[in-house]
Amino acid sequence: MTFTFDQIRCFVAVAEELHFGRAAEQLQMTQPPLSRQIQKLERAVGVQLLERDNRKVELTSAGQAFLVEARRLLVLASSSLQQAQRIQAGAAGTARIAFTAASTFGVLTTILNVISESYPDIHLDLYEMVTREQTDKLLKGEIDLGLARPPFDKSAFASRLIHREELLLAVPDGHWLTELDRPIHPRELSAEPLIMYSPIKARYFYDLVVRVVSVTGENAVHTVSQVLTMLCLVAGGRGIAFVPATSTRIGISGVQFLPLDGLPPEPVELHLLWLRENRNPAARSVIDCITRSAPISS
Amino acid sequence: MTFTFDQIRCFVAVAEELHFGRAAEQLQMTQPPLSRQIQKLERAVGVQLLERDNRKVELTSAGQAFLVEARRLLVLASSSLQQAQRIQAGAAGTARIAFTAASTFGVLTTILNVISESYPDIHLDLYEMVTREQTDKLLKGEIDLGLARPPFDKSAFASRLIHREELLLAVPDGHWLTELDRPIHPRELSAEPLIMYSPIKARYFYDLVVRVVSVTGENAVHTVSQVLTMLCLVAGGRGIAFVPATSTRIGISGVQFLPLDGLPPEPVELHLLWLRENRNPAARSVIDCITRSAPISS
DNA sequence: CGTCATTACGGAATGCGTAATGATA
DNA sequence: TATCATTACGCATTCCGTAATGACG
Repeated sequence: MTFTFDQIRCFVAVAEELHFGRAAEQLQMTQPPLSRQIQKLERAVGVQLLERDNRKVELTSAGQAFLVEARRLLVLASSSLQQAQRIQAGAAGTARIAFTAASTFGVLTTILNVISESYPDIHLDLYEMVTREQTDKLLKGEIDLGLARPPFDKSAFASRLIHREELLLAVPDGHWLTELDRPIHPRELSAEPLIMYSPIKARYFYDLVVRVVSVTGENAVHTVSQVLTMLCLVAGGRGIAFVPATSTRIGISGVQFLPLDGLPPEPVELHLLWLRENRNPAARSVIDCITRSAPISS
Repeated sequence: MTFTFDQIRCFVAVAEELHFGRAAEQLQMTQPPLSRQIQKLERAVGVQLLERDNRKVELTSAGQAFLVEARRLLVLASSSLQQAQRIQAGAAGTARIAFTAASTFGVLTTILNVISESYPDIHLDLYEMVTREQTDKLLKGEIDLGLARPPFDKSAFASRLIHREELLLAVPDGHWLTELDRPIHPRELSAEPLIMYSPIKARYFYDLVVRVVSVTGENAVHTVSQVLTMLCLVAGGRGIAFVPATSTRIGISGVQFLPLDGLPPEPVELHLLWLRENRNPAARSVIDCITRSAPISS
């Protein structure tokens, strides 16, 4: 046997007033149906909850305990309802966001700050994965948002450019280029040992670099995919490298960053990526929020 | 707007099966009413919980969160019901029991052990008060049970004799009575300094003692109400005293206990006391349980 | 006789099941 | 055409409110 929320509301009212008349008034109903609801509740629970005669109403022991649970049921019911509404409205919930690598840390933390300020009840699940992996998981619905670099299938995904920055040249301390005290043109680097990006795992940077400097088997001394690795190799004197401006934040000692000449301004782009048909309201809120505050200065 | 338990059960079933047909089967109903219940629930919550077309059913973000709460509501409802039943059956709940003083500790702990073994889900609230206070609070319904000594109003209370014990004579170490090596008759004590019970606060023991020995202003050197105080005074050589046998457990050094002669056997009675009209099932269980195991050897 | 919980009864609303509909692959 | 959620409709049940009843001080 089972009881209803109406019965519980009736019981709580009677238990609080200890008077059917006043309880009925509070519930905006008449005594008879209230009386019946209590009877039904008692039959459903199989327990006498209220000891009553024509003069007084009081709770039985079981009634006292049940009152506590009844109140709990009511607040849980109402909070469940509100939570669902907040989630649908995009004011609460969870969005799963992926980011490429350490190089996006600056933007990512900014995003986290902006979101937690505008939507304190939205929780962001973070996943680190490369662009290709992001697009896969987006299509499978395993994540809601991606922070990735071009190229990606513009027809399948909606996107927003949220950050762009300069490409810099990372050289070891004391390198002769540091003494020029002016922007370096890629032409001047043809003889320098270059630490290069993997065309597979870091295709974006790979493309960016080969567009401005001719890479051959001779000058490319290493091929890596992570900016952090790259900086370590530069610091170790293994060569020079093209890195995004935010890399200066990483703080590897023994490396200097030099401006470049003859490149398009701020060529390094970061996009927010999502599936157009994504129905996670929290994700929509995140998109709106980031769009409002874009471009994001890392 | 409000939803019902039926709607919640329907929602949980559909959310688990992600298929209206199978969910309906599991719920022992046909699809159409199930469909309607889900619609009503969504209207009540004001939120789309299930994304469905004619080919697939899946949870929305709000639906996922609501599912968790829905399950919680169901278990809370069923546990509330069970708890109420257990309380009415006397298998769980709280009974408020009063006891007189340190002299009843032995019986009290035995009772606590017996109860917690037979009824692990019954909680006993303990209150220390003298017999008179117990009868007052029993009448006011502020406690359920009393552990007290006669006299009390036998017409107002139901009672059960649960323990009786000898009265002993407490004397300081080295007292000449200890050398007799036989039961002492109260007649032999007429010249001894006697530590006496308060006729107000410890009326039971007072009556018991004056029934066997003549107490005058001369031999009664102190008047106290607690057995513990009495033992301390005896140990300090202030006099001798009549004490219940369980006092030997208290372990005050410097005191010896001697058997008495010419008294009725085990004259010290302890009764369990309750209001006949008490309706606390836990208290009834305690009464039954104690009755079954009485008399209680402390 | 007044108070207050309960039963009696008529009308409205709700919910089920069967049958029909509609949309999709 | 097959599948599966939804709407249409008839019938039983539930529930409210008004009126009557019954118990107690």
